[in-house]
Amino acid sequence: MAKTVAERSDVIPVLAEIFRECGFEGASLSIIGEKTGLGKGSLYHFFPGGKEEMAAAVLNEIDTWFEDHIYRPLREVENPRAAISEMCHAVTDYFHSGRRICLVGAFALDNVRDRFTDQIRDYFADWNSALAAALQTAGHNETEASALAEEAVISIQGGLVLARALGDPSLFKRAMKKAEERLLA
Amino acid sequence: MAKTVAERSDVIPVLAEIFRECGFEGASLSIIGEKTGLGKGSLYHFFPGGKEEMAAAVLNEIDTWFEDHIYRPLREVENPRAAISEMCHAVTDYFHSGRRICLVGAFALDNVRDRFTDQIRDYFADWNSALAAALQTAGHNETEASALAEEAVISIQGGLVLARALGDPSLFKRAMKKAEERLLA
DNA sequence: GTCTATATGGAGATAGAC
DNA sequence: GTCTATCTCCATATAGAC
Repeated sequence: MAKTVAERSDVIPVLAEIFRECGFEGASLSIIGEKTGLGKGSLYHFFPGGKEEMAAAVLNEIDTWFEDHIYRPLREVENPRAAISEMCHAVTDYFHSGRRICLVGAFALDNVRDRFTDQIRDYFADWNSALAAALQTAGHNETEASALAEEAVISIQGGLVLARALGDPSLFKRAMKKAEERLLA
Repeated sequence: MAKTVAERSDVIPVLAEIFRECGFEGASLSIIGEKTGLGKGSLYHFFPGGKEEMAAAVLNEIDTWFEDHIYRPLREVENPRAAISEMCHAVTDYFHSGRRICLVGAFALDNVRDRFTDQIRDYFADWNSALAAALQTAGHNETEASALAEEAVISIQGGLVLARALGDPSLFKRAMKKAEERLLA
């Protein structure tokens, strides 16, 4: 982070990594200051609402990224099977093959859940419904499609939990491969 | 909690619920004092190591419970299919049909992970291996057995994440049912 | 927009009377 | 074994100079 002049938009990805590594409570302003290279003055200039606003901004950025790279392609596609396959690879990359956790999932299990209920719920609801839409386009009926979509998102989240817990990223890759197989079966 | 005399052993389940609800950092000593009915003096009498010792004791108690109610029955059984089915129902009950989260999973995604790495890893490793043992006894080869076991534990954890995130416990029940089907297929 | 200095609160933890 | 009083520290947040 350059000491000279910063923009809000390039602070957010740094914040995202800090929250992923340290959690919401663990991400103290001094750590944030250190890793962004910004003093408290600048941080409160960009985020007058403090840490809560920082986390909300991060969740928003995540939502935008998933909307652009995951959800929309699933909804708007001519070839849904290719889109599903693309999703699996994009997700594997996004989570660094299991070395990076899902911040939204982590927040869901944390007590900060109550402060971000809507953003957390929407993230998973949108993922489920976009994937179900692609599966319906691919020929499944509504019931099958939503069951399959739910299962896949469950496997992704569970895979991230176990990969982190066991210190074994390869577990996440196996989970993604299996999820892809089931979605395309 | 009776104000009169407490025992360490009956404080621990209360602590477990507090950590589940509030997370490690969110569980302040004042909240703990309030919900256990004990002053800091008593708490430090039972847990000289403070919050860290409290959490370690909780993780130990969880480990013992799973060893007794889940892992051992899976390993020692004549009828592995019945044991697997029992596991699914015990797990559903334990997590209150999806209304209760898994503290170990939550810790795995939190920054406290680093303080409890071993206990977290063992919890999932033991679960995987006990379930895989039952599956081998039931006739699967080693590779299949460990893949199926891993998948099931993944679904349980993912199911808990999504159920909490979406505020929909029924999602967890569906995930458990599906996991059971796969294990017994 | 950035910094430093500071206010204020609550955290974890300890001491010692009962 | 329990309590209350107290200590220290670091958290978030603010103020105001540059």
